[in-house]
Amino acid sequence: MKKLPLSFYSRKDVVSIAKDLIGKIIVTNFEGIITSGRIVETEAYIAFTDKASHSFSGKRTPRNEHMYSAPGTAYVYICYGMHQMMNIVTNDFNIPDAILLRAVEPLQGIDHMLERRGKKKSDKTLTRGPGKVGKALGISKFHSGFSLLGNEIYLMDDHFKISPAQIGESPRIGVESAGKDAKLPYRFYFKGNLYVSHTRK
DNA sequence: CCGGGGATTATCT
DNA sequence: GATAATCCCCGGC
Repeated sequence: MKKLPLSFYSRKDVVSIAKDLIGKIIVTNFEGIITSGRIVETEAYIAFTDKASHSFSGKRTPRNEHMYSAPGTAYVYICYGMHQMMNIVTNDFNIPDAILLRAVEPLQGIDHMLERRGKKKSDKTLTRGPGKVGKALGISKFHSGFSLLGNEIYLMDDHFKISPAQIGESPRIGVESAGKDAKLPYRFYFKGNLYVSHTRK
């Protein structure tokens, strides 16, 4: 069980990294409250050329500033005015590749996740979808720019094994306006897992 | 389970 | 002023 090192995030192929993240663990430790989950769904967003990315054509604003940070940085933005979307920045400084965390399977701190989500019982809706992941893990825009090599948000490898055949791929969700880039197969998921979103597609 | 529609506001034009 | 990498609730089946 060890923290993913900088060398995991600094690779150049964000699509491969998104796939490699399936089965890894994300942990948050905020004010002594530890929650964690196994990553079961991700989406890759490619720097500059990907119309679905906030950094398309080099766009750089206060909102997406942290996409241009070091690999292994969190980029968190607000969607639809209320949902906190957690992304993992990869590649290198000033190359805004990022990976959206779309779903996790709860592991540690389920009681705290339930409280943050305003739910009484744990079921598949606890962490199925990017907004729910952010809320359950207590991640908000405040954490954008945090290093994933630190002790508040980080990823772990517990040597959980997933074979290539257990990883599905599909076009990304909710990016219809990206034209032909909306059809690229940059979404990855753990086949058969209860927490994967949009199982009909 | 499935589809429709409203919620709700930061962000950029 | 329009849009948005979504979620929840409701009704129907």
